Amino acid sequence: MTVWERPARGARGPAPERSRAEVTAAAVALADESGLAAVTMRRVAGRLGTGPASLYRYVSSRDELIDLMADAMTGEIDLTAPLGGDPVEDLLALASQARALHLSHPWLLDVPPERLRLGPRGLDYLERALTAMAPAALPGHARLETVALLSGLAKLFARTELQAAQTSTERHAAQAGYLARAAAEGTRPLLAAALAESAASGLPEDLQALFERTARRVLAGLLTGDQK
Amino acid sequence: MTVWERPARGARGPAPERSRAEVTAAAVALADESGLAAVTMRRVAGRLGTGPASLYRYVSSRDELIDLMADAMTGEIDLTAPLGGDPVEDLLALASQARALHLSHPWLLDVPPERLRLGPRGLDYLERALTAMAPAALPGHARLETVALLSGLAKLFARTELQAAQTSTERHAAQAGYLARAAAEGTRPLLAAALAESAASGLPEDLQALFERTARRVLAGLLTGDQK
DNA sequence: TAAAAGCGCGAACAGCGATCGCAGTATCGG
DNA sequence: CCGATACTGCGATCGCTGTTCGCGCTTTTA
Repeated sequence: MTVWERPARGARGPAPERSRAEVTAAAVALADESGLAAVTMRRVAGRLGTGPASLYRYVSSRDELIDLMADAMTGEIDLTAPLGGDPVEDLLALASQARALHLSHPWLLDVPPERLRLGPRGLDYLERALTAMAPAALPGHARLETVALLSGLAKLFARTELQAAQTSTERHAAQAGYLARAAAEGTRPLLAAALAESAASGLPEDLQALFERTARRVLAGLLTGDQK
Repeated sequence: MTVWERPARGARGPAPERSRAEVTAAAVALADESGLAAVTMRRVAGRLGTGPASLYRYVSSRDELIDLMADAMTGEIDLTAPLGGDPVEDLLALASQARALHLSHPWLLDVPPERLRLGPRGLDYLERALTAMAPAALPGHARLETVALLSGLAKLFARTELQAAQTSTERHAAQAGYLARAAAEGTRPLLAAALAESAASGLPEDLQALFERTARRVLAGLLTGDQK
């Protein structure tokens, strides 16, 4: 049984001293401060002033806690703004919010996407995307795939953006060094050229704008072509 | 210093009893059989008939071992076939291979893509993609982003395909049940419709074909439009 | 009012990645 | 040719992880 259907508390015993929301909030705070790896049962419990074992009254595993965290973040996306009617633009607005969400909570990128982990807020997000897509003539599965693709795109851009932004950790510096040395080696001339050109132009433009332009093109391609 | 530049063995002492390639092969075999989580230092060592501590002579951390594994798999991609000259088709051929690779080694999807982890074979792959893209008129950073996007697309399709294929684990069944119940609830009508339609049509078509069609459209959109 | 169920949580377990230090061995500098 | 040096294999061990068990207590049910 999933967290979403399991009742928050039993009918019999004393009232729980905390709530799932509180536990989730503590975990999210921890992740915002120190990354997803810092979200250990012990640390979350410590922040709540209790022992690790107590958390298992609220959550059946760490994975489930992460599900709660992710769904809580999805809930931060605004689904109330009126739709314009153009599927491309409406979907783009949604995807931009998703990208912004990942930028402000980078640990979301570390949540393994393995088996789909949709909670109620995730489903609302999905429904909203389907609503925006309603005017387009597409088979059902294509609609779902479009949403998945768009989410992937938002994550991808958020990831590259965060990579560029972060002042280099130990590891990152080593990797960059190797990349530079490998490019300068002579083989792989096109890679060297692309890196050089990329470095020369710096961060040439607004990344949000770049994301929007790319997403618009991708969406246009996906929504217009009925077949072929 | 990265694995790729660190010498495989010191100049002084006795010859190592194993090689990086052997260690990597053992780890890959383990991952193929039982998933990435089964790749623990102890288990890899066990398979090699040695102790966990010995592995650290070949690899400085588990993460590094995973880097080796991923790059070894990338090396399985054939980069020797002649290019046709059409960037879209040539890139598509490359991406199809990447997708197939993820299908035959599903644990690749569990490798966290966090900080870029390109080894020599990964760089060769990248160079090949840039070669295929050479005819297109694009700024350097756009070329790199296109490759990243294409890789993400291949992973995305591989993931959904594997999800559909796997006979439900405990967790997967629970999730599916919740999804069905949440859709049947009345709110979220479009989600219900999309799921129903999707279930009705089963797996309607060749997923490879679907991937190719989608990738072609995305690539066409990315490579042709110079600006706007 | 007795039974049943739920709660908080101290203690403990198995498994993990990684480190330390030592005995043995191959190479280098003189 | 011979220390000195640097490297290898690896048993023992550390600190940390997610998770379980069981007990005392509290609340609800019958």
